[in-house]
Amino acid sequence: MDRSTVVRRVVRWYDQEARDLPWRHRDATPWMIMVSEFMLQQTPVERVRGPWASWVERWPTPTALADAPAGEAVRAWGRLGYPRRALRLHQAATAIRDHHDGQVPRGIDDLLALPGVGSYTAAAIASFAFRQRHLVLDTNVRRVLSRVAQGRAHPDPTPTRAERDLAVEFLPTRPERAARWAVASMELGALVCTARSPRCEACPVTSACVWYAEGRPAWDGPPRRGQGYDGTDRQCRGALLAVLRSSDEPVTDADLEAAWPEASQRDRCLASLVADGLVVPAGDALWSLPR
DNA sequence: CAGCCGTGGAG
DNA sequence: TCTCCAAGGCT
Repeated sequence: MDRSTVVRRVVRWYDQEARDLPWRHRDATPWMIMVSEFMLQQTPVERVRGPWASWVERWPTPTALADAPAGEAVRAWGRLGYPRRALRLHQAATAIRDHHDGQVPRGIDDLLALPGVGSYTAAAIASFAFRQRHLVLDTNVRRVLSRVAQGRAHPDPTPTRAERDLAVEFLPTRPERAARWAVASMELGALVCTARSPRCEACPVTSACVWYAEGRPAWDGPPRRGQGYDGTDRQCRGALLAVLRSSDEPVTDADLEAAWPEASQRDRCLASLVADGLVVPAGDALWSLPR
């Protein structure tokens, strides 16, 4: 089975099985799509729905967000995780307001220059919002291709040149078709060709899948790095920032001590939050979200 | 560039 | 319970 057949089958599958996600609606603006892409970085779809709806209602344009205090963006981020994304989204909105006439830029290089926009997110915005032809290589697409074309259960930790070359072979020539393939292959990875328990019986391309043909061999590459969380600085930062988010006024050192008793780690994490711009000093032993 | 950066749900 | 991992980006 050739690549164009794989593309055709996956796109047809998508037309029937795609989830109804608000940022995919016809009236979704590039900004709404951009917000969804920031929130979806390392965060599951079902957890993004609610915050996304609130966010785009409150800040329907990049300028609306840019005109708000950065701390409000951090507060509205809630418990989505990786709150630096909220800050970068605010910074990106500011850049769009100041340098792009308030409109999300169409050019891939302009997109890449925005804070928090890397190769994946730039390609995703250009593809989903502006229907351009780009390689949208997220973890889902990488897994689909590693199985279908390489017979491997998982892709390597970071994309290689060879992997990109392979992915380009699947990318249709016509931009609209390429955009459909991008979203469809991502959806297949999210719903069927999943990391944990793939549903091969529901897959439209098992007959083209090397991994399936070889009996779904287990991952034999380098051990996948676990993350760990308890007691880490990430947990500490999260606990401190949660205190900040829950208060409309500056919080005290005592408030932070209550949230994380261990002093040296608390101090280190508070300093890192300040360095990141997520927290700012607000007077003697007082701390607040940024203005 | 390997390590870091949150959080919560599923198996 | 514990492990895995979810539309990455940055340094």
